[in-house]
Amino acid sequence: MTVRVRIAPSPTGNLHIGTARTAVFNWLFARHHGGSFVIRIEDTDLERSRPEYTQNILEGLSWLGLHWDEGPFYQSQRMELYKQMVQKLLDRGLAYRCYTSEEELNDLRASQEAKGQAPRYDNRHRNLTPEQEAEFQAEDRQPVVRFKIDDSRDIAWSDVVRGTVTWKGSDLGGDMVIARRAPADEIGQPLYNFVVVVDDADMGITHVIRGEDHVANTAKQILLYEALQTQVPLFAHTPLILSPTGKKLSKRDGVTSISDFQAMGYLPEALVNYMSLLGWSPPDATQERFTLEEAAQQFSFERVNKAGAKFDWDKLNWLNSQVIHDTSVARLTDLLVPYWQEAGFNTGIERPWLEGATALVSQSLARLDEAVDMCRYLFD
RNA sequence: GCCCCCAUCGUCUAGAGGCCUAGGACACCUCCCUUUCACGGAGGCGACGGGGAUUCGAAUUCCCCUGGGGGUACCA
Repeated sequence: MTVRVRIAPSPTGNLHIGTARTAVFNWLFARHHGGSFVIRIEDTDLERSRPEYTQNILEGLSWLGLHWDEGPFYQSQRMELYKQMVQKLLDRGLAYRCYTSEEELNDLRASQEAKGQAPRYDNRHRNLTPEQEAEFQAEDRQPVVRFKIDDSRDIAWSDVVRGTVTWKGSDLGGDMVIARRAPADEIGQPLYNFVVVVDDADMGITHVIRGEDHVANTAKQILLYEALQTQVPLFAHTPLILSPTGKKLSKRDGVTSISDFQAMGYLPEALVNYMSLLGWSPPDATQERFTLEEAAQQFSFERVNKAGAKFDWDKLNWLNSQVIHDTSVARLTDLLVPYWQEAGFNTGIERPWLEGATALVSQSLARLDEAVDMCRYLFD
């Protein structure tokens, strides 16, 4: 089997370090097995997706050296395929239109919570008669499309990092919405959990490598693969990168996007090295500095942890300083000039002088941006 | 609340029954090098969450507790 993996970022923000780490693992795994790494932009949520974010994500991945073999594919351009597949499930009776209003859903949820029950859709419209449907339509109600989930089903898969994971169908929250509200004779915008399955199947993805925050989705998606009668891929759920306080890292934790790290003077080699070390270690665990290529040679999920890893600035800074100290004066000067320029220094001087300035501070630098203060007196 | 997962130094981790008086790295401390800062070098501090069970022997296996994380959308 030829390995085919993908990174599927959603352009609702800049390239996040968590997404980048997932990309690193996917890239490492693909390279190790001589497989393909494809990129797919998950922009089905038209309101939240922005082209500038797609740009930022693509640039960030390239800057890190995580080059892809295929794509980027855009889900927004594949809507027809998704709608056809929704129709197919509708035709086969595996999905149906649900006319329950948002108010009714909220009431349901509220009463369940009041009773201390887990919030879930009660499948009330699963078996509507044509007459009932006509009645709802006459009331001008617009339906969503729901995929039937068998409460009595037990779902299990052999996760490449976590081993056997099991899930009860009854813990999935009832029949799931796969297409948004739309007129009854149309099919609304297909949703994430559905399109991701259609795409991974259609693109022949063999290993779905993603963050642990997706495990519950996996159970739902396996049901969808079965309904779509396609091969279920292997799943590898990686541990999450946690904030220093131990929570899932989010934008609220300050610097989390790759472009921010870049602006702060971190080098891609250091960032990528650090991200690999969060949850994975090479066979010789005393080896902590390596390139992407070196890591790819040794990468395997057998050495990926199950527990989340807290982000540690000290270690990143150390790795970054090591990379900087090992960088040639010529390249380092190229990297430093933009910082000096931005600070308003006159960099139009002879190259040897600039390299001299670089050589003077290179061994003291942990981040590129520190060269501004360090060299200020030189340029005066 | 309910469901799932996880659990070794402050942090990232090695460890897959005896090789562990638990190894490495970052951080921290001390010393050396150095006209300063840094780099580099030599040391030091520092962990198997608790309780049972299995075993001649458990950080490593099993159970319970505790703790932590994730999920619970017509977001992805």
